[in-house]
Amino acid sequence: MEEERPSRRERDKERQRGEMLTAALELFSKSGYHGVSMHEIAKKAEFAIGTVYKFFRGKEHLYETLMSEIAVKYHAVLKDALSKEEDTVALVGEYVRAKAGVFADNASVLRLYVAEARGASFNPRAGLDEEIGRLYDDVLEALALVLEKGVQKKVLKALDPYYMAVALDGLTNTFLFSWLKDPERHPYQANVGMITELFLRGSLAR
Amino acid sequence: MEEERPSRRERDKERQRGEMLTAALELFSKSGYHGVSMHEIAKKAEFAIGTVYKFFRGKEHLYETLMSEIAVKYHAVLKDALSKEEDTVALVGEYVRAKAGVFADNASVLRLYVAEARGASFNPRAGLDEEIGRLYDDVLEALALVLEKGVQKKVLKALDPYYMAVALDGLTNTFLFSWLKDPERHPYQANVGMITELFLRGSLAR
Amino acid sequence: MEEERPSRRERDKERQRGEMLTAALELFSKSGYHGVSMHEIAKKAEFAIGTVYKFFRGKEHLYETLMSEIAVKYHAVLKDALSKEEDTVALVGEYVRAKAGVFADNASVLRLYVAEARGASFNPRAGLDEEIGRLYDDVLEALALVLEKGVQKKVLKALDPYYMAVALDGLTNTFLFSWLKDPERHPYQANVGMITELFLRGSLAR
Amino acid sequence: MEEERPSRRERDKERQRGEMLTAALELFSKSGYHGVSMHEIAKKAEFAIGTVYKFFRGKEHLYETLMSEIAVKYHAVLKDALSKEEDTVALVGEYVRAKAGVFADNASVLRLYVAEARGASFNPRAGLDEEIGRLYDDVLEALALVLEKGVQKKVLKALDPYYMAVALDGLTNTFLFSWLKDPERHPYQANVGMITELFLRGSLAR
DNA sequence: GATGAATGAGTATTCATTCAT
DNA sequence: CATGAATGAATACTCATTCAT
Repeated sequence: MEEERPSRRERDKERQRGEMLTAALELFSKSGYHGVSMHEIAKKAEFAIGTVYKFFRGKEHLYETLMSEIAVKYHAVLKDALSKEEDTVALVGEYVRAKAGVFADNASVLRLYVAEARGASFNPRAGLDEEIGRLYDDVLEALALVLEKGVQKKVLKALDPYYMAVALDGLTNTFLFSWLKDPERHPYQANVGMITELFLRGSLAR
Repeated sequence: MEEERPSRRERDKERQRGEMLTAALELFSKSGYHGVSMHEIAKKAEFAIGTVYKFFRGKEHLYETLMSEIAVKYHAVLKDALSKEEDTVALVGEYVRAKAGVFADNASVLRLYVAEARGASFNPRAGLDEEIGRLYDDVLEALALVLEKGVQKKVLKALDPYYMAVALDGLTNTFLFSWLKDPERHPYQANVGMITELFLRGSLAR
Repeated sequence: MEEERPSRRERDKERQRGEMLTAALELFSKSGYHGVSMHEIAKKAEFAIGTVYKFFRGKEHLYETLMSEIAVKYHAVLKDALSKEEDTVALVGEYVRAKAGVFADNASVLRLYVAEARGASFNPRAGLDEEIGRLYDDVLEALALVLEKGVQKKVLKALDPYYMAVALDGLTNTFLFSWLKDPERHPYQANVGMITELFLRGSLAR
Repeated sequence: MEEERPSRRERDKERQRGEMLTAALELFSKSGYHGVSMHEIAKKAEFAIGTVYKFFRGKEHLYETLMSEIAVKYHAVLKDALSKEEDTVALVGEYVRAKAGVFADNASVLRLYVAEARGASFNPRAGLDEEIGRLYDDVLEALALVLEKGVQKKVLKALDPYYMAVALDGLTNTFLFSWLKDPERHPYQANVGMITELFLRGSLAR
């Protein structure tokens, strides 16, 4: 009972913050960092401009917060997928499916996000790339570890596991973006199938 | 005589246009679309700002022109590589090497370019994506055609050639970006090797 | 008992008001009217911003109140000095010393204050000048009266006493500001000595 | 003939700059630094806001320029007055009259200026004070030099010439401000007379 | 009655674009 | 026909003030 009051305020604040981030996300993913003004964000979130500044130090901070939160969620999901107790091949499947799930859920965001992770960005602030880059690499390394075990178990070829991880990551990005861009031409099932098939077996007959 | 004068003027104009585009390219790839002002471009190109506007309708138009020209060059190189008279596996190698060449030559631009092609952009004008997308797809289809012949010749597995093309493209992008980002950690040879190895043979032992 | 409650509240209120004014004074004299925000004042005084607005109609009002109170104190001291029962020359000394005391005590404020009195200000509200001006003039007139008596007693020359008062006031301001600005170069004793010497005897040899 | 064209442009520019400074001066002296917006200045000067920024780096720079130019003019006049070949008493008269002239011409500015020189200011930028302070002191020292010669010639009492200069400066400021504030009550002649009378002869009868 | 979250008008500054010379 | 001076819309951010709790 006594506990509820502060909790309520906290929750209110959290909800407001969330509404702002949601509005910002929507606008940023449609028009990019420079294509959106703080007034637009405030208006879309239905707050006064000053209120937005109570929650975020500035446009940059708002943007960074957004990207950071997405990165954290994204990587939690993937790390989780990779930490299951399964054999190498199944784990690759888990990874691909988890990533597909993230893509499906966050479609609009991901362009923003991958752009950041890739550095193909207009960097509002350099530091951002780094943090996201670290998280991205962390998943890559977790993936590499999984693949390394596969190599040790002789399930996979004796290739550098980190490179294999990079390759798998690239393949999933490529296919999943294709899927998001044109779901008719690149249906989900076909994509996920292709990724694993190509990654694991390659293209060569034999 | 009569013919020369216009021709000379034409050539002068062309040269000026080129100087502007070169200046713009340099600036855009360093600072991104929004990080560069028309005045900076004019200054770097050593023209008056008004002159720049004689050649390009505006900043957007200048930017689009730039991206478009790059896309055209980029694809010419790749199409050329794919049109050689060689066997499938060698052509895959040609493609990968040609792309690596383009990456090496244009390092700074490519972030801009791939960002555009991928749509991870701040779209100054929607139309741009489309044109570049068409060119990009055109290469992909040429690549798919090469792979299809490989399938017919039973050199490659009976997988959808377009998907294989997408995969190969994704793999090259991924590895070549890694290489550009951190050439020490991801040396060229290792990358090119991995791309073909993984694409053709896959990761599975056996 | 009955009487005490309101009295207590009154006193509480008075204390709070004082704390606000003290905080405001400190901040204003350091950073000037525009360099201080109401939030800063509230924070320094350890009240909620709303509470400050219960006591003062707004920033202007708070500022005016502050200046007004200082002016009242300032003039009380000077009037007091001038009301002593001494001869003219001694009273001039009293005046100079009293003013020096005020300067020493309020150093930081006085820039604010004299700026106001002189009108060299950014007038948050015009009315302020007037009130302070009246108080200032009141002292000047009291001083003039003292000097007038000196004229009558033939201790002073037959010059307009009001002008002499203005002159004395100007001299004290000038010297005391010099002193405040650079106490090493313009030590107190030298200053006070110079003021009386120059005012009373002039510069001319003979 | 050939020389005129650039000269014309130069003059145009100079005129525009002057119009901006004039507008700014008028507004600043009425409402103070913080009471005036760049838009107001632009509007009053009948230029677009951007044009103002072509001439001045920003509000601060505009303000500083203004103050600096005034200070330079002001001091030129006074130094000039003090450099005449006359006897000490006449030079004191020159100084007072020159200063009165400056006050009369620049009435509106001087509040701003003296406020700056005195430090009773809201310092947009600290450096400003210093430059103006230096110029101010320079005049004071020139005046002190004049007075020192008077001392050597035994025309003046053996008091510290710098202090005498400070006193004379203070007296002129005081009286001339009084005059500006209320010319009826403090007519020019009476003021100028009082300054010299009091400064030179003092108040004491005999 | 105190609080401080929310408000939104106001400000300095930038920069794409135009057009008189 | 090139020029670059002039333009002014747009933008991030601040802060005095209000009012629901």
